[in-house]
Amino acid sequence: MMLMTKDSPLTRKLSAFVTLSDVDLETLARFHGRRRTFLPGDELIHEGQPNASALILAEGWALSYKMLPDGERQIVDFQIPDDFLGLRSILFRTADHSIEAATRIEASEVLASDIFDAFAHAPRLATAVLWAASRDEEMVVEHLVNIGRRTAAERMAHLLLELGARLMLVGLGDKTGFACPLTQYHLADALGLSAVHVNSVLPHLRDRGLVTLQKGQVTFDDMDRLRELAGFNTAYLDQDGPLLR
Amino acid sequence: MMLMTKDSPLTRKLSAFVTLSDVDLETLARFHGRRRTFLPGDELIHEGQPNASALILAEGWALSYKMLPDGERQIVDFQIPDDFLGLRSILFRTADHSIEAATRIEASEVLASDIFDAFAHAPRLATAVLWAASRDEEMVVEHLVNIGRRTAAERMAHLLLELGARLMLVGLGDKTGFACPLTQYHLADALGLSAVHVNSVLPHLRDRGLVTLQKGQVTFDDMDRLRELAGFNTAYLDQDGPLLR
DNA sequence: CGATCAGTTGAGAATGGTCAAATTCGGTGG
DNA sequence: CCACCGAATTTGACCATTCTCAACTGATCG
Repeated sequence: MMLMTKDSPLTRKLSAFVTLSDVDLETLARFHGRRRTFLPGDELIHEGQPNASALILAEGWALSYKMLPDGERQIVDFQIPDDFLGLRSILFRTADHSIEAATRIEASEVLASDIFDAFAHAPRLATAVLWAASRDEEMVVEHLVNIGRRTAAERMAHLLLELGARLMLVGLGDKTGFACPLTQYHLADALGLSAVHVNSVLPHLRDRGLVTLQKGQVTFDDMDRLRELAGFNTAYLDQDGPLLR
Repeated sequence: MMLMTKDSPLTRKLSAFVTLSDVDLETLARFHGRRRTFLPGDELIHEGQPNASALILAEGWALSYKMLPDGERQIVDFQIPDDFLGLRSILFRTADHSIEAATRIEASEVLASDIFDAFAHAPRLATAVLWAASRDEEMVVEHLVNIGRRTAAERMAHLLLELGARLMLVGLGDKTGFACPLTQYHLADALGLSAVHVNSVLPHLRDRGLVTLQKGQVTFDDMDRLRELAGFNTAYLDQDGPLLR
């Protein structure tokens, strides 16, 4: 157990959306965030699990997914440091999806009671949380568009660009690329493709001089053309600073 | 302009998630919900539009979608009576998607200021709104899984079952079927298919004795087998009554 | 030094797309 | 009531993207 400070991951996350008052910050500071560690492949949250708690990722990558009866998996989103994860699983009685560690993970727990408590005492926090949730939803929507209406190469380009943009926001990547711990199976399950086809699309993108993915490193060889291919627009990721002052 | 009563659509919507106190109800009652009418094809909200307001659908069907640069459209979700629509467009500076009327629509407007105001004075309302948003997100997630990992026939079966289940909750359908104003183009754009293929999949489902869609009427001929085909699980739609008492 | 996992590659098959044309249906105006 | 218009649906031929299956390579790890 450790006491969160004003610089806790949760505070940083929510400050991006709303300017928090001192009361807000004090309420946040009272949250007790138990620090937890997970290993690659560990399940942080299991679909159907009752009373799951939420987490804020401090280090590592996770993936949220759903399984189908026939054993197929659809990855809904990847989580990177500073991401809020499992919010829906505390709002619903049981978790509606699973979350698994892709790498070793450090995360701090956020109890459901803390969230509800914050709502009662610090309304701006409520707005901020709603905001964070809405931004997550927007990312799922963009993912839906990606899978529904783009070709394999375009989907891949879009996913890599999105991950790059998100990682840049938290200082884990730059215009040239980022370290990527995902396997081609992860990419396939996220993009609604087979692993075999992912493997044929990646060399294709590399040969065209657009992106390279090897040895866990994504390199943007020509981001402009890659964006054009993917129809990538960052608008849905822009944080633009707090809206409520 | 009309004053909302305790039986307003918004009140009914939020009561499903949280037991509202008298203060909550009074706050809601102070909302001024301007009643608006739209005709088929009208845009209720346009992607990029600043300061859009939210709406609660009282009558008719709408569809939220995104356009791609090449003119393709991906429908993200359909909205039916009692659905909250455009919540994200009031939280973000500009709307991140468009919403169009599929039929003639009656809706009451919800101003952004009303929402934020409610958060400050009635914390339970904030929780309820967060809840409603999360349930919407869960539907988008299920849609993503549908498109990412199911065949055309399975997708169609799943979509029709979901619409049926949602319409049943608001008394607009029963186990035998429902009235459906959507065209095959709508279905195609929602399912990530071509209209031609939609047209080949529908007779297939009918011939197998599962569902029939004609003349704007969906008839479930064998819901059990249809559910099995679609891998349809209602869990994500269950409201289960208010969680916070 | 097997064993396992990630990545590659190739052949053949299938699902679903595109293009183009015909047909049905619901109005609408004469 | 009927002719006509546009929209929605239906059909067929052909094509492309992506899948499945299967085998093989290479790295990593106990």
